[in-house]
Amino acid sequence: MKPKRLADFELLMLEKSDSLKTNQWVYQLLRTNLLCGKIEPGLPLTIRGLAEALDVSPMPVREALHRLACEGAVEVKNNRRVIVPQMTVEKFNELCELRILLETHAAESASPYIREQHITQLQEIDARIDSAIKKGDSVNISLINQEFHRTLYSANPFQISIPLIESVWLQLGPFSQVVISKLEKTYIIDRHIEAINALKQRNTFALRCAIEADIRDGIASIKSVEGIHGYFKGNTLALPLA
Amino acid sequence: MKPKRLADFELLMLEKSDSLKTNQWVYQLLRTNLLCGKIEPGLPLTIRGLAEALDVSPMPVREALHRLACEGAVEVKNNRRVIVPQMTVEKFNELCELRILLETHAAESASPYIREQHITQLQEIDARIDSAIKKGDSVNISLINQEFHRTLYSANPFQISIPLIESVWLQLGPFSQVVISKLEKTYIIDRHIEAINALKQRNTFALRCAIEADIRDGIASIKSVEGIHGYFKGNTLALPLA
DNA sequence: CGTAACGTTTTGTGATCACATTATTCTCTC
DNA sequence: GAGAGAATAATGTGATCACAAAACGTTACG
Repeated sequence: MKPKRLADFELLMLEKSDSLKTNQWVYQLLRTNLLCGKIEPGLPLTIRGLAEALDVSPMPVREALHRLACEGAVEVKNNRRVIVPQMTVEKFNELCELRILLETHAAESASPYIREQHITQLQEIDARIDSAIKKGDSVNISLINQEFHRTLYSANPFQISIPLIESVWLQLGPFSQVVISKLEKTYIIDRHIEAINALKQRNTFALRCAIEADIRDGIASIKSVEGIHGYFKGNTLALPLA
Repeated sequence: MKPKRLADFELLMLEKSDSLKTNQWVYQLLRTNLLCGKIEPGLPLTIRGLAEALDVSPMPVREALHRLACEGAVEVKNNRRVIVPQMTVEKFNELCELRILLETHAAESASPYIREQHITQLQEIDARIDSAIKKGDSVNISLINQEFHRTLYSANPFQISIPLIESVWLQLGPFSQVVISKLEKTYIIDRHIEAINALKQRNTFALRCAIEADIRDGIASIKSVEGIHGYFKGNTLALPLA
């Protein structure tokens, strides 16, 4: 089997608004594609290759890749080759624990700052998630779900942990999306409603529980995928058979 | 009072070994100086200014600054000016909570991987800390203390949280060092010994407690500094009176 | 004397080039 | 035919230049 190249993948494009600097546009684009699993784990990324694919000079790509490396979204090997890291069982479990640790804390610390407007905003986002679920659009489910969590935690104007949480998401994203996309149908208990109710009642403990349950549900979905072991590194079925 | 400029500060230099790429050297140098409080919060950093001061081209400085920004060590304002962020009371408390949250978790997850060799290594580091304390060398106390924690957590070969923890350190560092340097003498309970004993006994709970106590001691030291409020942002005494 | 408007300087970003290092391909030898 | 070695191509890094935006200082006006 020939090794896949960058050219074999079609990236989903974001339109570049004029207010956005080129490097930020490239960063957002790569980030989104990674989170959606559009760029497979193990795929080597080159500055010039991406620059050509995106029709920009190598410089903004260089910066975007460095930033993604800093966030753990891509891995710089000793050969200074950049690849999308592959997942191991241990890394996966550790990342899941960190998600729960950081996000329950973030939810709790945001709780006192929640106003009525936040709640309506969260309800609106949750409605969009339901809509995406109906369409079976797993990419948007994931992206809007992140928006829900980010909005909740950001209610605390002094929230420091969001960059840390996003880093964990970036490390889990590519693997999760590749695996989730194999899932025929996913039955979802709406933990977001539980979280919103907890917010309405200002019940911080119930909020923690809802967030933790939401995250654990997601993990359970991933682990329920047939042949999940084959997607971890070090297995003979490390990559989908294509 | 004239605003301080970069030129008014003398950076502590690291010798540049040949194996080290220039950008990594610049990064390490700036990072160390930030952690030591050599670069004051509020100070604006410019690419060209640093490049001249370090006698390198602007390019490696650009990359190093971007990486530091990504880690939260410096802040990129809307004007795309880069400054060392100033501390607020809320940020400080949040960062302290994150330290405890992340580091107790990291210690616990490293615990099962601890071998005899790790313990002797930690003891050796602790001895160096004691030596630095005797000399009253607050910069090295801080740096070697970080080495102790990093070594402990790294015992877990699948440790993911170290970059997250280092990011928190980088955000606490400049402020803490500036404040700590005002402290005449610091009385330290050696929590590291407690941690090492807990490791020997494979007592994970005791380890958590020792690490948490160690961190809380550090926080208490900072809060014990006379006139601590003056060092937070938004106060009339935001910067030392020089 | 204070404030707004103008012109100058500084700064970050993006592009292009040069170079050292690493991959890849080709070729020669056994 | 297979493996080692050399030649070629590709890649990341660092340097320099051009440009637009922002900051700064000066000047003119109220």
